[in-house]
Amino acid sequence: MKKPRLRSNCPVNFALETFGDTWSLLIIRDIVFWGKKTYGEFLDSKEGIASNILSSRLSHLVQNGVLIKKPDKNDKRKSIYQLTEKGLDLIPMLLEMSGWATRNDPETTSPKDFVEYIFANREKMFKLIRETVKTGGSLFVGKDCVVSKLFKSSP
Amino acid sequence: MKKPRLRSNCPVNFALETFGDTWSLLIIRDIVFWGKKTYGEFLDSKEGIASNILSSRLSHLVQNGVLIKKPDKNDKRKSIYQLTEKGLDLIPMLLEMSGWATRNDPETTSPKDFVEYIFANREKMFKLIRETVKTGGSLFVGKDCVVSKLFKSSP
DNA sequence: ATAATTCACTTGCAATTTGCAAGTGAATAT
DNA sequence: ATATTCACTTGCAAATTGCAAGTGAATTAT
Repeated sequence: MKKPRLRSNCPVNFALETFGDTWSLLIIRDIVFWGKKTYGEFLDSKEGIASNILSSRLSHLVQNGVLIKKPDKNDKRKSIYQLTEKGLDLIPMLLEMSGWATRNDPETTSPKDFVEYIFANREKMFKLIRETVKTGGSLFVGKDCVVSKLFKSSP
Repeated sequence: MKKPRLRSNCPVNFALETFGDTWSLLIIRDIVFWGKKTYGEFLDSKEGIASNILSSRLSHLVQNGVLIKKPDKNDKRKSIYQLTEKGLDLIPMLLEMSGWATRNDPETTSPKDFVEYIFANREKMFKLIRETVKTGGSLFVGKDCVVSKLFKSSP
């Protein structure tokens, strides 16, 4: 999916060359929204990415500094993929994209009220989401996910 | 570039199916940043899109309600492509993408200070950019472009 | 201890998509 | 009238994608 030559130094083009294929943003979505971390979890995505394509996209994202790959302490067969700072910086764009689609796709499965809540409290929420993902959490899944933090009452 | 079947109803996937190929966002960038409007102008982009691909991307964007195509009053050979409301709604995402790349691409040609100025005055600037593009202007080019409005002194 | 399973990939190949080069026909300029 | 411009289309080669079937190391089950 990547061109050997650099097409231009335009920022939009740089972004497209880094993650502008059909699958990379879905991988990043799986991390941010669903807390996925391993090859097998990404392979399971609803959209059905092929295993060879997943492999090539993951290594491209690692090579471009969006993801880091670390060995899993508990299972030596696995690796953990996480967003770098550069990758975490993509969250606002990913959320804008999701916001746009949530507003414009009549068939969306996206929780409209929650999305609008996020944008209504943009600064605070974006920060919370970034910190959550940075420490291994996600927007929707897991004990310490953003949704839990917001809506579950404190002990 | 579009798949016949819908891969999922996830908002990120919806966005990717609408404009997630290698060229669509460059077309939208050419409109927002550089005020391009016609087939020939898009064909001229620095990245060198092939004429058949441009043709297919333009019709896909029109079909998906991101662009409208109108006849040029002065030259019947030409058509004018413009962003619809749905297309104008993409500006925040495009700007986040540009911001990310401007901060992360060491070789960027993007004006860093101006980009940061935009984000420092986000609400006001996004509104100004949207209104400017909506009325046929652009960020950088043309008498009434955003840059002129900001930095040229009033008469 | 051995065997079966899981996991993260890789390989081979067919099908789709892309990209180049060369048209085409209508509208405008000379 | 003729040439040129404009927005495409067509034909084909090259690259990319996607499916199905491996592969080998690590883990689990027996």
